[in-house]
Amino acid sequence: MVVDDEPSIRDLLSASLRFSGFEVLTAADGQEAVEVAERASPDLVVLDVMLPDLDGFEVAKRIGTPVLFLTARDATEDKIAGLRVGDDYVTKPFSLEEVQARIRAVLRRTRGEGGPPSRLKVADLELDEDAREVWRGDRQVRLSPTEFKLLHYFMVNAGRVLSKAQILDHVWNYDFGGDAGVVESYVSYLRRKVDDVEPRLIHTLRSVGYVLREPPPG
Amino acid sequence: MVVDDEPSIRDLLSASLRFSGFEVLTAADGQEAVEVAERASPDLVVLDVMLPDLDGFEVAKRIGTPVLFLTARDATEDKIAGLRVGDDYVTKPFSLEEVQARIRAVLRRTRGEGGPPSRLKVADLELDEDAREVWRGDRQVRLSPTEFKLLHYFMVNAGRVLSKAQILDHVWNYDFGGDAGVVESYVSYLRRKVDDVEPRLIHTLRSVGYVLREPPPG
DNA sequence: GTGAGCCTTCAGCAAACCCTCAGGTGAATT
DNA sequence: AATTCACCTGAGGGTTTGCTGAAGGCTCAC
Repeated sequence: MVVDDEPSIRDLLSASLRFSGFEVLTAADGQEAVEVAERASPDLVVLDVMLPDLDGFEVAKRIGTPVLFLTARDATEDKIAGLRVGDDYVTKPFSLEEVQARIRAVLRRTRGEGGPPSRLKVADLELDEDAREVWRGDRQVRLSPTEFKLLHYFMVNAGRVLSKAQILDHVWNYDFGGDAGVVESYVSYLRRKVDDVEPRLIHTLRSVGYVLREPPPG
Repeated sequence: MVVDDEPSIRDLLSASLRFSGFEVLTAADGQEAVEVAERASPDLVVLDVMLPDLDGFEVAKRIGTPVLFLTARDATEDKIAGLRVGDDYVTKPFSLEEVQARIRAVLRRTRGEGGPPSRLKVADLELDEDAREVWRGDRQVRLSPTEFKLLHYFMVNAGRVLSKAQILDHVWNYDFGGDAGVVESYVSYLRRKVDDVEPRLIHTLRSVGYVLREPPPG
């Protein structure tokens, strides 16, 4: 369930999550959130801390499910001390990659350890979401946060062609005002760090986008 | 079983303990505590001394299981003289680390010596929970209480990435109002005391958190 | 009371990171 | 072949993040 009073945020999140295969309910304020949660008992709630009526933490207390909080970046740290074990938070403005990663992490912790392995693999390129480790062959590679998010997005969508606009929408914060040039820069960084050996995995499709995939033999 | 009349404390403790793999029952007052204990006979009771109806010690007398008392910091010492052999106590406000450590200690004493060894080890770094001793290689290291709790939390979660907020929630008292800067300070202290030789075990993941682990070959 | 150890805050510094820009390269088009 | 366009990448500046030394206040033992 997604709870936020700004319709744009609500739509952004629910559309993104539905596309990824989640079933999504929404609520615009604390009152509605509590009602919907009682009726439908969702597995997880994405919850804005600043709501028009109730405080986000108050809502969290009333509904029994795990919560991913959305907070302003300048919120004092001690506010976040209201987190219960198992909950997590993301600061606004966020990127969709960020939110989905946190959601999956919370669900994995909640549903016992029986979740899917948090390890993505394409050819000899491996990425461990929990440990935040990346390997190319038998050498470990250090990535900055943005590099990591970008590679993660590539690997989740391995084999699919991704436009620069698409990448911008998912990997960068939703309020990022710059142009797609930054994507080119980061693809360049990634190539140097993880794609400097054969077989090349990141391919450019001129005036279309990029795709991460193992090249066919031949 | 967790017994406290404040729902926030009850939730904090029960969620934290469930997350660590315990089965948890709760009660909000002495009456309920005695009833639940008779029905379910828990292995241990975490019991607030100040309850609305019965005195905590009275409850302890009626139920036959070991008890970890929660007391106010300014409780007079003679109150605590009411402890039976095998019981223990923690003062409010506590840290989750503190409570879990005491719980495990009580259970270990209760269930005979057949418990798991109270010695954590990562590479050549060793920590003895009972003796409160820490060794790096063959030299012993003296740690302050907070340093010890922090290192203990790191070692219990070795290999797992821990955010500063997470560390704050577990190692510091639940009412701590400060910001995450104090975590940086203590990590710095720990590094100087126990991580000043190769291989480095405490690693910074910029804008993500810290992780204690043996670095991979490569 | 006094001192030692401990906890926390803070500020200055250093490193890492993010983004922009511009020149260069190569592919597609005319 | 010349032109155009998309893309690549090195360089650089501004910002963020983290580390650490220093200092103040607190508690506790003596």
